[in-house]
Amino acid sequence: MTSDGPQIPEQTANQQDPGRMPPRVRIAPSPTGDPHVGTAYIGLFNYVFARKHGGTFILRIEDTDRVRSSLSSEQAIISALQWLGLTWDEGPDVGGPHAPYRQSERLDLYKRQAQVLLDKGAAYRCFCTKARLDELREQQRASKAAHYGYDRHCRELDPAQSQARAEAGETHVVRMKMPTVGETVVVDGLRGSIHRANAESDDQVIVKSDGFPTYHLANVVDDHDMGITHVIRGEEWISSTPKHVVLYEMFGWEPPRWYHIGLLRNPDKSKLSKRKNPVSIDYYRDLGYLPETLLNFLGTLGFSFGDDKERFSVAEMTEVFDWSKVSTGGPVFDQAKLAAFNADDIRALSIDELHARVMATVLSEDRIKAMLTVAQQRIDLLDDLIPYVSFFFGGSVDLAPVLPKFRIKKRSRADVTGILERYLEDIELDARARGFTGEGLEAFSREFCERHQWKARELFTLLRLAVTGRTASPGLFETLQICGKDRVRRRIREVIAVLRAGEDW
RNA sequence: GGCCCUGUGGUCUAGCGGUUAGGACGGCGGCCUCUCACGCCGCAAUCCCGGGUUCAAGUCCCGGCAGGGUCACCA
Repeated sequence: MTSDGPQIPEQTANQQDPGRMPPRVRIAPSPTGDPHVGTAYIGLFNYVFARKHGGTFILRIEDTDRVRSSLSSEQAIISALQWLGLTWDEGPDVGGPHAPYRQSERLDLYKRQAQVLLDKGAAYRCFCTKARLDELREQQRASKAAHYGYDRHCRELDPAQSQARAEAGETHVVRMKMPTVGETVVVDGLRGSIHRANAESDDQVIVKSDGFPTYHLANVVDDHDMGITHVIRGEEWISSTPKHVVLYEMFGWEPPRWYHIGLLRNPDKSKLSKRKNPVSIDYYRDLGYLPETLLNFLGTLGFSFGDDKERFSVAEMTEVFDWSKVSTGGPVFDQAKLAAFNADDIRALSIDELHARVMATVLSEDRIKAMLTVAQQRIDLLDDLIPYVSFFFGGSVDLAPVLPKFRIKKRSRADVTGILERYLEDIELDARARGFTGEGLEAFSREFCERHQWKARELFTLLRLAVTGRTASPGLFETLQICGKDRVRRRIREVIAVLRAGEDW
C-alpha cells in the first residue's frame, strides 16, 4: 500500500534531526462551512515546516461527515487557501501519487482496513442504539460518573454472531477495542511526552452505521497510506491522540511525529468561534486585509521570529523556522493588532501597487458592474455614483440615524433582536442562503418569514436598515449579494449588539 | 466531574539562575501640522499564588489556583 511511499526512519527523527527523508505533512480541513482562519493558522505551520525541509505539503479533504460536508465548502476552502498563497503539492485539485485526496472517494480503503482490525479482534461491531447511548450518557452525567465514555456493552459479543447479525442487515457501528490496562504515551514534538491511562479512553467508533469511517480511522489510515511523517494539528486533538497511537499499534504501523499547536482564542480566551470573532478567511479577504499580512499576523501567534522582529514574510519565516520558536499557549486573535499590521502594509505599498490591489478587490470590474446595475436607475449624475453605493464598502455602517426605525409596531425589542439572531444562524443552515446569491437569499428569506410568522415587510425593513444604514436602498437581496456574506453578517451582528444594549421600547 | 494541555503588562511575545524583565498592538501624553491621518518622541502597565533548591529564581522542583481542550455514529 505504501510501497511507493518513503519509509520513515522514525528512530532518528528527533528534534535535532527531522529525519533524513524530506517530511510529508498535510492539512485536513472538513468542508462543512466557511474556510476557517484556524485552518490557515495550522496550514501555515505545516506549509512552513514542509518548505523548510524540502518536504511535501498536502491538502486532504476530510468529508466523511456525509450530512454536513459540501462541495461548495470544499471549493471555498481551496480558493481561500489559494488566496493566502499556501500552495500545496498534492491535493484534490492537483492530484498526486496518493490520489484521491478526498476521503469520500477512499471508502474502499477504510472498509478494508476496518475489516483487518475486525479480523484481528482489535475492533468489534456494536449494535447499541442511539437511544441507549443517549441514556447512558445521561445517566453518567446525572450520577457524576468519573468516566463518561461508552460502556463497552458490545465488546464481548461473539464475532461470528456479530458478523451474522451484520450480514442480516442489522445496523451497527464498528468500535476499536481499546486496551483497558496500561498507558499510552504520545510523544509530542512541542510538549514532550504525554501519558494517558488506557482506561481513560473509551472504545471509539471507527466506522459509522452509514459505512463511512470516523475521523479517527480515516485520519490514521490516510496518514499512513500517504506517508505522512509529521502531524501538525490543533491542540484540540491531544485527548484523542492516544487512541490514534493505539490504532497505529493495532495496524502495526509506524506512527508519525505529533505536534499540537495551541488553539486560536476569542478575546475571552475560549476557543475561537464565529459567534465571538470573525473566523472566516473570506471575511478578511472581502473586507480588504492583505493575504500576506494575515499570514504574517498568524505567524506572530505562537511563533516568534527572534530579534524582536514581528513583521516578516512567509519566506522569511520559513528560513528561520524551528520548533523551539513555537510556543504552546493558545493565543488570542487580536483584531486590533491585525488591523494595525494591515494599515502598515498598506502604507508600505507604492501607489501603483496599492492601485492594483484595490482594483483587484473592492473595485473589481465585476463588483463595480454589479453596483452600476443597481445604481443606474437611481442616480441622475455620474458623480452621484460613489455616494450612492457607499454602503457597499467598509465594515460598519453608521446606525445612529436609523436606530429609531428598528422599532416595529407590535414587536418588542427582544422580538426584533431575536429574529435577527435567528436569521443570522439560519443562513448557515440553508444551502440556498449559504450561496449568498440574490435569488437564493430571497427564497430563503421569504420562507424564513413564514416559518417565524413575520411579515416580509417587517423583516426586510430590519435587514435593509441593518445592512445599509438607510431606509431606502436597491432591492434588498441584490444589495445583500453585492455587500457579500461577511459584510452582511458583521453588520447584522453589530445591530444585534446595539439593540441588545438598549432599553426596551 | 474525569483526563489532558497551558500560565511574563489588557493582548501577542522575548527571556532559558545574576537583566533597570526587551519588542509589538492597544491606552495615555506630547511633537509635527491649515484640519485629520501618517510620522516621530515619551509615559503608565507584567513574571498566577505558596512552599522549597540555591549566595541568587520569571527561569529548577513540589503543591495549589486559574484558563483552555476533550469526554459524539463532528472533524
